[in-house]
Amino acid sequence: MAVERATRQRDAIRSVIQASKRPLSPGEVLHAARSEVNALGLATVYRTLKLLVAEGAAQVITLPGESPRYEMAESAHHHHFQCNTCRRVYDVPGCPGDLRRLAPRGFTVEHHDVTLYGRCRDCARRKMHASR
Amino acid sequence: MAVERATRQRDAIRSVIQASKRPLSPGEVLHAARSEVNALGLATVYRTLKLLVAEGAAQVITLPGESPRYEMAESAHHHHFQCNTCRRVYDVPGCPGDLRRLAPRGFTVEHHDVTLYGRCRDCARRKMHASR
DNA sequence: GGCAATATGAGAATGAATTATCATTATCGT
DNA sequence: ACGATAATGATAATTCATTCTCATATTGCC
Repeated sequence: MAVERATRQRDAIRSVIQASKRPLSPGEVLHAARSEVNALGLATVYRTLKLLVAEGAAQVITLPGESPRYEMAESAHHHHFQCNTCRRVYDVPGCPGDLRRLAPRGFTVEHHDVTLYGRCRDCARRKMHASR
Repeated sequence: MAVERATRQRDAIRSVIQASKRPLSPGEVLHAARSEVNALGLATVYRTLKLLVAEGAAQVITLPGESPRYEMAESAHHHHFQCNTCRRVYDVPGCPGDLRRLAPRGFTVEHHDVTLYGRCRDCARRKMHASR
Protein backbone atom coordinates (compact mmCIF):
# COMPACT_ATOMS: atom_id res chain seq x y z
CA MET A 1 0.00 0.00 0.00
CA ALA A 2 1.14 3.51 -0.70
CA VAL A 3 2.96 5.07 2.21
CA GLU A 4 2.81 8.83 2.43
CA ARG A 5 6.05 10.73 2.51
CA ALA A 6 7.05 14.10 3.86
CA THR A 7 8.59 16.33 1.24
CA ARG A 8 9.80 19.90 1.05
CA GLN A 9 7.01 20.80 -1.33
CA ARG A 10 4.28 19.37 0.87
CA ASP A 11 5.62 21.14 3.90
CA ALA A 12 5.79 24.39 1.96
CA ILE A 13 2.25 24.07 0.66
CA ARG A 14 0.84 23.16 4.03
CA SER A 15 2.55 26.03 5.78
CA VAL A 16 1.47 28.52 3.14
CA ILE A 17 -2.14 27.61 3.71
CA GLN A 18 -1.77 27.59 7.46
CA ALA A 19 -0.13 30.98 7.43
CA SER A 20 -2.81 32.54 5.26
CA LYS A 21 -5.76 34.16 6.93
CA ARG A 22 -7.80 33.79 3.76
CA PRO A 23 -8.64 30.96 1.33
CA LEU A 24 -6.12 30.65 -1.49
CA SER A 25 -6.52 29.49 -5.07
CA PRO A 26 -4.13 26.83 -6.39
CA GLY A 27 -2.35 29.59 -8.29
CA GLU A 28 -1.96 31.68 -5.15
CA VAL A 29 -0.64 28.68 -3.27
CA LEU A 30 1.85 28.01 -6.04
CA HIS A 31 3.05 31.57 -6.03
CA ALA A 32 3.42 31.76 -2.27
CA ALA A 33 5.03 28.35 -1.87
CA ARG A 34 7.63 29.10 -4.50
CA SER A 35 9.41 31.39 -2.09
CA GLU A 36 10.09 28.19 -0.19
CA VAL A 37 10.54 25.67 -3.01
CA ASN A 38 11.69 27.42 -6.12
CA ALA A 39 10.88 24.88 -8.80
CA LEU A 40 7.50 23.89 -7.39
CA GLY A 41 5.08 22.73 -10.06
CA LEU A 42 1.38 23.38 -10.33
CA ALA A 43 0.60 19.67 -10.52
CA THR A 44 2.20 19.16 -7.14
CA VAL A 45 0.06 21.93 -5.70
CA TYR A 46 -3.07 20.24 -6.99
CA ARG A 47 -1.94 16.84 -5.75
CA THR A 48 -1.11 18.15 -2.32
CA LEU A 49 -4.31 20.14 -1.99
CA LYS A 50 -6.25 17.01 -2.78
CA LEU A 51 -4.30 15.14 -0.12
CA LEU A 52 -4.89 17.79 2.50
CA VAL A 53 -8.59 17.81 1.79
CA ALA A 54 -8.78 14.02 1.83
CA GLU A 55 -7.14 13.83 5.24
CA GLY A 56 -9.42 16.55 6.52
CA ALA A 57 -6.68 19.08 7.13
CA ALA A 58 -7.92 21.53 4.52
CA GLN A 59 -11.29 22.38 3.06
CA VAL A 60 -12.53 23.61 -0.27
CA ILE A 61 -14.17 27.00 -0.49
CA THR A 62 -16.29 27.56 -3.57
CA LEU A 63 -17.76 30.97 -4.28
CA PRO A 64 -20.16 31.88 -7.07
CA GLY A 65 -18.46 32.06 -10.44
CA GLU A 66 -15.09 31.24 -8.94
CA SER A 67 -12.89 28.20 -9.07
CA PRO A 68 -12.15 26.57 -5.73
CA ARG A 69 -10.00 28.04 -3.01
CA TYR A 70 -8.47 26.23 -0.07
CA GLU A 71 -8.08 26.96 3.60
CA MET A 72 -7.19 24.93 6.65
CA ALA A 73 -10.22 23.19 8.09
CA GLU A 74 -11.81 25.39 10.72
CA SER A 75 -14.21 24.18 13.31
CA ALA A 76 -16.03 27.49 13.55
CA HIS A 77 -18.89 28.06 11.13
CA HIS A 78 -18.09 31.11 9.06
CA HIS A 79 -18.62 32.73 5.68
CA HIS A 80 -16.66 34.69 3.12
CA PHE A 81 -16.15 38.09 1.61
CA GLN A 82 -14.92 38.71 -1.90
CA CYS A 83 -13.42 42.03 -2.87
CA ASN A 84 -14.97 43.46 -6.02
CA THR A 85 -11.68 45.14 -6.83
CA CYS A 86 -8.89 42.64 -6.20
CA ARG A 87 -11.11 39.52 -6.26
CA ARG A 88 -9.40 38.12 -3.18
CA VAL A 89 -11.49 36.20 -0.70
CA TYR A 90 -11.49 36.74 3.06
CA ASP A 91 -12.99 34.92 5.99
CA VAL A 92 -15.93 36.47 7.76
CA PRO A 93 -16.37 35.21 11.31
CA GLY A 94 -20.12 35.66 11.81
CA CYS A 95 -23.27 34.19 10.43
CA PRO A 96 -26.67 35.83 9.89
CA GLY A 97 -28.23 33.08 11.99
CA ASP A 98 -30.87 30.54 11.25
CA LEU A 99 -31.93 30.73 7.64
CA ARG A 100 -34.26 27.75 7.65
CA ARG A 101 -37.30 29.99 7.85
CA LEU A 102 -36.51 31.48 4.43
CA ALA A 103 -37.15 28.26 2.54
CA PRO A 104 -40.51 27.64 0.88
CA ARG A 105 -42.85 25.14 2.54
CA GLY A 106 -41.87 21.57 1.85
CA PHE A 107 -38.20 22.44 1.42
CA THR A 108 -35.66 21.18 3.91
CA VAL A 109 -32.60 23.32 4.56
CA GLU A 110 -29.45 21.42 5.44
CA HIS A 111 -26.86 24.15 5.20
CA HIS A 112 -26.19 27.53 3.65
CA ASP A 113 -23.56 29.77 2.12
CA VAL A 114 -23.32 33.49 2.56
CA THR A 115 -20.98 35.60 0.46
CA LEU A 116 -20.44 39.29 1.00
CA TYR A 117 -19.13 41.49 -1.78
CA GLY A 118 -17.56 44.89 -1.59
CA ARG A 119 -14.20 46.42 -1.05
CA CYS A 120 -11.57 44.91 1.21
CA ARG A 121 -9.50 47.00 3.57
CA ASP A 122 -6.50 47.18 1.26
CA CYS A 123 -8.54 48.26 -1.74
CA ALA A 124 -10.59 50.74 0.26
CA ARG A 125 -7.39 52.39 1.41
CA ARG A 126 -5.93 52.32 -2.07
CA LYS A 127 -9.06 53.93 -3.49
CA MET A 128 -8.94 56.62 -0.88
CA HIS A 129 -5.43 57.61 -1.83
CA ALA A 130 -6.06 57.43 -5.54
CA SER A 131 -8.96 59.86 -5.31
CA ARG A 132 -7.06 62.25 -3.06
CA MET B 1 -26.88 49.60 -37.31
CA ALA B 2 -28.10 46.14 -36.55
CA VAL B 3 -31.83 45.94 -36.16
CA GLU B 4 -33.09 43.27 -33.83
CA ARG B 5 -35.59 40.82 -35.23
CA ALA B 6 -38.28 38.73 -33.66
CA THR B 7 -37.90 35.05 -34.37
CA ARG B 8 -39.65 31.89 -33.33
CA GLN B 9 -36.61 30.75 -31.39
CA ARG B 10 -36.24 33.98 -29.45
CA ASP B 11 -39.89 33.98 -28.56
CA ALA B 12 -39.64 30.39 -27.44
CA ILE B 13 -36.58 31.02 -25.30
CA ARG B 14 -38.04 34.13 -23.75
CA SER B 15 -41.29 32.44 -22.88
CA VAL B 16 -39.57 29.41 -21.43
CA ILE B 17 -37.68 31.62 -19.02
CA GLN B 18 -40.73 33.68 -18.19
CA ALA B 19 -42.80 30.59 -17.52
CA SER B 20 -40.20 29.09 -15.22
CA LYS B 21 -40.37 29.83 -11.54
CA ARG B 22 -36.74 28.92 -11.14
CA PRO B 23 -33.46 29.88 -12.85
CA LEU B 24 -32.59 27.65 -15.78
CA SER B 25 -29.28 26.55 -17.20
CA PRO B 26 -28.68 26.97 -20.94
CA GLY B 27 -29.19 23.25 -21.31
CA GLU B 28 -32.50 23.37 -19.48
CA VAL B 29 -33.60 26.27 -21.64
CA LEU B 30 -32.65 24.34 -24.75
CA HIS B 31 -34.56 21.29 -23.64
CA ALA B 32 -37.67 23.20 -22.69
CA ALA B 33 -37.70 25.45 -25.76
CA ARG B 34 -37.40 22.51 -28.11
CA SER B 35 -41.00 21.60 -27.42
CA GLU B 36 -41.71 24.87 -29.22
CA VAL B 37 -38.95 24.98 -31.84
CA ASN B 38 -37.82 21.50 -32.66
CA ALA B 39 -34.47 22.11 -34.32
CA LEU B 40 -33.34 24.77 -31.87
CA GLY B 41 -29.56 24.89 -31.47
CA LEU B 42 -27.56 25.45 -28.34
CA ALA B 43 -25.71 28.36 -29.92
CA THR B 44 -28.97 30.19 -30.39
CA VAL B 45 -29.83 29.66 -26.76
CA TYR B 46 -26.53 31.19 -25.70
CA ARG B 47 -26.91 34.09 -28.12
CA THR B 48 -30.42 34.82 -26.98
CA LEU B 49 -29.59 34.58 -23.31
CA LYS B 50 -26.84 37.08 -23.84
CA LEU B 51 -29.26 39.39 -25.61
CA LEU B 52 -31.84 39.13 -22.87
CA VAL B 53 -29.26 39.93 -20.23
CA ALA B 54 -27.88 42.84 -22.25
CA GLU B 55 -31.30 44.41 -22.60
CA GLY B 56 -31.97 43.88 -18.91
CA ALA B 57 -34.82 41.46 -19.40
CA ALA B 58 -33.00 38.53 -17.83
CA GLN B 59 -30.31 38.17 -15.21
CA VAL B 60 -27.54 35.72 -14.55
CA ILE B 61 -27.66 33.61 -11.41
CA THR B 62 -24.34 32.13 -10.38
CA LEU B 63 -24.18 29.68 -7.51
CA PRO B 64 -21.04 28.19 -5.96
CA GLY B 65 -19.52 25.52 -8.15
CA GLU B 66 -22.24 25.86 -10.75
CA SER B 67 -22.29 27.28 -14.23
CA PRO B 68 -24.65 30.21 -14.75
CA ARG B 69 -28.40 29.98 -14.77
CA TYR B 70 -30.86 32.53 -16.09
CA GLU B 71 -34.10 34.01 -14.89
CA MET B 72 -36.20 36.99 -15.83
CA ALA B 73 -35.04 40.13 -14.09
CA GLU B 74 -36.95 40.57 -10.87
CA SER B 75 -37.23 43.78 -8.96
CA ALA B 76 -37.53 42.04 -5.61
CA HIS B 77 -34.32 41.23 -3.82
CA HIS B 78 -34.20 37.49 -3.29
CA HIS B 79 -31.91 34.51 -2.93
CA HIS B 80 -31.70 30.89 -4.04
CA PHE B 81 -32.03 27.34 -2.89
CA GLN B 82 -30.24 24.43 -4.49
CA CYS B 83 -31.49 20.90 -3.99
CA ASN B 84 -28.74 18.53 -2.91
CA THR B 85 -30.52 15.71 -4.67
CA CYS B 86 -31.66 16.97 -8.07
CA ARG B 87 -29.32 19.98 -8.20
CA ARG B 88 -32.12 22.24 -9.42
CA VAL B 89 -32.18 25.81 -8.21
CA TYR B 90 -35.22 27.61 -6.80
CA ASP B 91 -35.99 31.17 -5.85
CA VAL B 92 -36.26 32.04 -2.20
CA PRO B 93 -38.28 35.18 -1.56
CA GLY B 94 -36.74 36.41 1.69
CA CYS B 95 -33.44 37.79 2.84
CA PRO B 96 -31.73 37.44 6.21
CA GLY B 97 -31.50 41.22 6.37
CA ASP B 98 -28.62 43.57 6.72
CA LEU B 99 -25.34 41.68 6.58
CA ARG B 100 -23.06 44.69 6.63
CA ARG B 101 -22.30 44.17 10.29
CA LEU B 102 -20.63 40.83 9.56
CA ALA B 103 -17.76 42.33 7.62
CA PRO B 104 -14.44 42.97 9.33
CA ARG B 105 -13.55 46.58 10.13
CA GLY B 106 -12.36 48.49 7.10
CA PHE B 107 -14.34 46.34 4.70
CA THR B 108 -17.22 47.85 2.77
CA VAL B 109 -20.14 45.60 1.88
CA GLU B 110 -21.91 46.42 -1.35
CA HIS B 111 -24.08 43.38 -1.81
CA HIS B 112 -24.40 39.77 -0.80
CA ASP B 113 -25.47 36.33 -1.94
CA VAL B 114 -27.20 33.73 0.17
CA THR B 115 -27.62 30.16 -1.00
CA LEU B 116 -29.59 27.58 0.88
CA TYR B 117 -28.96 23.87 0.35
CA GLY B 118 -31.17 20.94 1.19
CA ARG B 119 -33.96 18.98 -0.32
CA CYS B 120 -36.60 20.50 -2.54
CA ARG B 121 -40.25 19.66 -2.22
CA ASP B 122 -40.21 17.15 -5.07
CA CYS B 123 -37.19 15.30 -3.77
CA ALA B 124 -38.43 15.32 -0.18
CA ARG B 125 -41.65 13.70 -1.35
CA ARG B 126 -39.79 11.20 -3.50
CA LYS B 127 -37.53 10.25 -0.60
CA MET B 128 -40.52 9.73 1.62
CA HIS B 129 -42.06 7.26 -0.79
CA ALA B 130 -38.81 5.46 -1.52
CA SER B 131 -38.22 4.75 2.14
CA ARG B 132 -41.76 3.53 2.71
C1' DG C 1 24.95 4.30 1.58
C1' DG C 2 21.76 1.46 -1.17
C1' DC C 3 17.34 0.60 -3.00
C1' DA C 4 12.58 0.05 -3.71
C1' DA C 5 8.74 2.89 -3.82
C1' DT C 6 6.74 7.34 -3.73
C1' DA C 7 6.86 12.18 -5.28
C1' DT C 8 7.94 15.66 -8.48
C1' DG C 9 7.93 18.80 -12.61
C1' DA C 10 6.94 20.03 -17.26
C1' DG C 11 4.04 19.80 -20.46
C1' DA C 12 0.49 17.14 -22.89
C1' DA C 13 -4.17 15.70 -22.46
C1' DT C 14 -8.73 16.09 -20.89
C1' DG C 15 -13.36 17.87 -19.92
C1' DA C 16 -16.84 21.15 -19.67
C1' DA C 17 -18.76 25.41 -20.90
C1' DT C 18 -18.98 28.93 -24.07
C1' DT C 19 -18.00 31.28 -28.46
C1' DA C 20 -16.84 31.54 -33.39
C1' DT C 21 -17.52 30.15 -38.14
C1' DC C 22 -20.11 30.06 -42.16
C1' DA C 23 -23.35 28.31 -45.39
C1' DT C 24 -28.27 28.50 -45.31
C1' DT C 25 -32.76 30.30 -43.83
C1' DA C 26 -36.04 33.67 -42.12
C1' DT C 27 -37.59 38.36 -41.20
C1' DC C 28 -39.60 42.65 -42.37
C1' DG C 29 -39.83 47.16 -44.61
C1' DT C 30 -41.12 48.35 -49.10
C1' DA D 1 -43.44 39.07 -53.23
C1' DC D 2 -38.52 41.02 -53.18
C1' DG D 3 -34.24 41.77 -51.30
C1' DA D 4 -31.00 43.34 -47.96
C1' DT D 5 -29.55 41.78 -43.81
C1' DA D 6 -30.02 39.62 -39.43
C1' DA D 7 -30.60 34.97 -37.36
C1' DT D 8 -29.97 30.15 -37.18
C1' DG D 9 -27.89 25.49 -36.62
C1' DA D 10 -24.20 22.26 -36.76
C1' DT D 11 -19.99 21.81 -35.49
C1' DA D 12 -15.30 23.43 -34.97
C1' DA D 13 -12.56 26.20 -32.08
C1' DT D 14 -11.48 28.29 -27.84
C1' DT D 15 -10.77 28.85 -23.02
C1' DC D 16 -9.65 27.57 -18.58
C1' DA D 17 -9.08 24.61 -14.75
C1' DT D 18 -7.69 20.32 -13.61
C1' DT D 19 -5.64 15.74 -14.33
C1' DC D 20 -2.51 12.60 -16.58
C1' DT D 21 2.01 10.98 -18.25
C1' DC D 22 6.45 9.59 -17.58
C1' DA D 23 11.25 10.31 -17.06
C1' DT D 24 13.85 11.84 -13.16
C1' DA D 25 14.62 12.94 -8.35
C1' DT D 26 13.66 12.07 -3.29
C1' DT D 27 12.44 9.74 0.70
C1' DG D 28 12.77 6.46 4.33
C1' DC D 29 13.81 1.94 5.83
C1' DC D 30 17.66 -1.65 5.96
